[in-house]
Amino acid sequence: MAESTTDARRRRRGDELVRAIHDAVLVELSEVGYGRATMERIAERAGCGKMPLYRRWRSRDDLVLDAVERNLPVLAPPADTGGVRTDLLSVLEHLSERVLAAPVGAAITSLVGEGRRHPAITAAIRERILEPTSPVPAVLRRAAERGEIAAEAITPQVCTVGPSMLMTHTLLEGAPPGAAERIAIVDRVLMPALTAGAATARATGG
Amino acid sequence: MAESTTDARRRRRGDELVRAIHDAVLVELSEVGYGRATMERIAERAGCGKMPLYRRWRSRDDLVLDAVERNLPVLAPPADTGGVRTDLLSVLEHLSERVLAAPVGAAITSLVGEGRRHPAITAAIRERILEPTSPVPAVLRRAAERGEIAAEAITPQVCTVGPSMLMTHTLLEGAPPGAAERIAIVDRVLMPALTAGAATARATGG
DNA sequence: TCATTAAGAGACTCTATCGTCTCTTAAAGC
DNA sequence: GCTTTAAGAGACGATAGAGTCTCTTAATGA
Repeated sequence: MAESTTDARRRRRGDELVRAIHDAVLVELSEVGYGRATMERIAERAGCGKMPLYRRWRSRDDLVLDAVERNLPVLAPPADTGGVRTDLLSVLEHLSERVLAAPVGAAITSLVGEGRRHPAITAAIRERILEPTSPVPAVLRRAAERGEIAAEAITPQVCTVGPSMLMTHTLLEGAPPGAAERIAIVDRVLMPALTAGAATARATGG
Repeated sequence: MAESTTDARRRRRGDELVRAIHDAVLVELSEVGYGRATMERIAERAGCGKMPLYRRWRSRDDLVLDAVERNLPVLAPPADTGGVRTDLLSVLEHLSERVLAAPVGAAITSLVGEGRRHPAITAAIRERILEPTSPVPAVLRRAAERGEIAAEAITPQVCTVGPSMLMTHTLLEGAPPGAAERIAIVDRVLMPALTAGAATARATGG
């Protein structure tokens, strides 16, 4: 592209350049998908040559994995809002608007179908968004300590169902769910599952 | 792969050839993903030249879409097992073992991240697996007619949560959930959501 | 200030795939 | 059996991207 103005020949290094490359990877992933992402376009998008890429990463896979991992936010347990319902809404809002709606979210939706070919990528998504280290079990444990729900109500299914529905909605509708949909998920699915412990035990047959 | 019968230079036409090509597309999708699928390899896998492909489909996208649509099973409402719980288990079993675990399921998981680039593909998946035309609302309506659940308990969230969890499990774990996991989904998530209508109404403030 | 490092740019060779085209000959229809 | 259609095979030039390499020079640090 045309070397535009005065500081057009500014030359970045180190972390600044790495961040620009990571950002370029996320954009490339969301625009053309994992399968079609190329080193050449990533370099062009980052405004650098191909050498800085090959110097730092052995392959496209390494680069993509690194870019996604560095951009996956670590989800700290959210502020205690005083009740499990509002805690859960807060978690789902954060996941929808700060993760899935962010550039890294578009990248994730492009990568999530590559599981069988690139287990490391989906492992990172799984461990950092859906696994027990996620914020959902954290707010549920807090609620159990308060006596708001029964500790036995905290099952893997209840922990994953929220993020799962956000992910599916994002994949199939093209965007994460809005506030109304998140409220419906909490009130019609999560809260019943958390408060129907006794009935569930009966249905399961003990 | 050597064609089955003695005559290796057997030459297929029409529907038989189309089916072989469609099958090759599904295998190609599951092995290299949508972005990397090529006409050349599809032709090779189908054991034919490239001309039959270009003669029938304008582009790779047309071919892929056609192959997926023709292989997406139409999900008829399952046999009435007499109770909503077993009906739901039957539906989830069918989705897991006849759809997601089949070749078309591997193709679907490879395509589901292409939503923003190829809306027609995810639209087909959405409409034929997750939408209200799916078997879940059918068994729920049947249960409501029997008086087993309240009609108001049939919400979009309750209808989609089952398939959503199957899909997420398949994407992140590499295979659809087994029987134990499906039972847990029904007993810990679906049944509570269906039987906690009154509590839900209170929580929603409606 | 000066030496060292590595960025920006892009040339280069290879390979994969594209979409078109041709040739021969099975398969299907009359 | 003869004609028509299209399948199997693969050649073809064009293009895109891979990964390596070179050249110049901006940024950095002693």
